Amino acid sequence: MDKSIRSLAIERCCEGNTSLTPQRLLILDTIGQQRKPISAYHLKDLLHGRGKPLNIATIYRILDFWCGLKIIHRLAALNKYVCCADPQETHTHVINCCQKCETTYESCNEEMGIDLEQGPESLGLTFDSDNHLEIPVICFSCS
Amino acid sequence: MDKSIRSLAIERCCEGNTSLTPQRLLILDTIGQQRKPISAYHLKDLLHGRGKPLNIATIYRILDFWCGLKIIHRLAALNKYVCCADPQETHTHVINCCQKCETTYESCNEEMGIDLEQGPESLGLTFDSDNHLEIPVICFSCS
DNA sequence: AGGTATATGCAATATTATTGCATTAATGAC
DNA sequence: GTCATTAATGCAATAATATTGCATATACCT
Repeated sequence: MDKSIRSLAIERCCEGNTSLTPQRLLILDTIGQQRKPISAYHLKDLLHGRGKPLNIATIYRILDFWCGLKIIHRLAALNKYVCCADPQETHTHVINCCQKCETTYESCNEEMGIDLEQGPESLGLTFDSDNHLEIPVICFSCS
Repeated sequence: MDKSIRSLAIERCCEGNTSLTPQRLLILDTIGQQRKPISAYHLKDLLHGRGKPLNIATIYRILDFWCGLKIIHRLAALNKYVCCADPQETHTHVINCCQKCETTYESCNEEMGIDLEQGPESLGLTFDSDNHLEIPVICFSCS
């Protein structure tokens, strides 16, 4: 896994006065090794196979923990989890998810030229910047 | 429920040579009566309470059926279902979902000034137009 | 070291969704 | 109309995803 996300994870833990426990690091590293988003139960099986059997409740709690720190993302469309590609990005994280192979390509609204302020505003709504945006795409390999 | 969506639903059934059965209409009408997206099991309870006990497998099949015809939408972020606000819209359906009250406000990419072609394209991706877009918002009543 | 807060384990359970097969209803040919 | 075929629904079991309460263990602070 990218060294920077690991150190950033550590930083965020310190800032929040929360612990960077072995299990939390294990989950983070394991997700980081994946090439695609992974489900909580698949993660459980994977860890079990590696001799690190974590309880499913613990796994969900740790997934929530990293999601709260914006170190990983939970993809609603898949019920799966993936590392944030750029945790230091301050714009809205945009996760393009291939509908065929489930590979994700993360960017941000600004880079993608997507205006998330005006659109909702014209309807009397406010974009909720606590969240990321998921866009269904077909990737180059699959098209 | 809006009369137009009902008649459009009938049209789409005819076009696809599929049946507009009493149960399918019942589900459609019931979802149409809701002010917010509803879950499959909540729908089941609701119908049971009204003396129309449908089996959960049937409910899921019918939900899939209407989703396939783009008469209703399945919201990934909520695991709930809502009627399409404008089944005749040919652009990408955009569902703004309030993160506090779950009320949805449907529009389309064009009306909202959201370019879904160029952004993904700049990353070598293609927007998958079979899908809708879900945008997390805070609505006027909740902000 | 001891006390407090936090994290994890465990078991049970809730929620969401799917599958195979039996039965019933709709459709088309005659 | 009746029969044959196809499509839809019911039913039961089960899979997949997620949460909760409480007990135990670990981390952190003094």
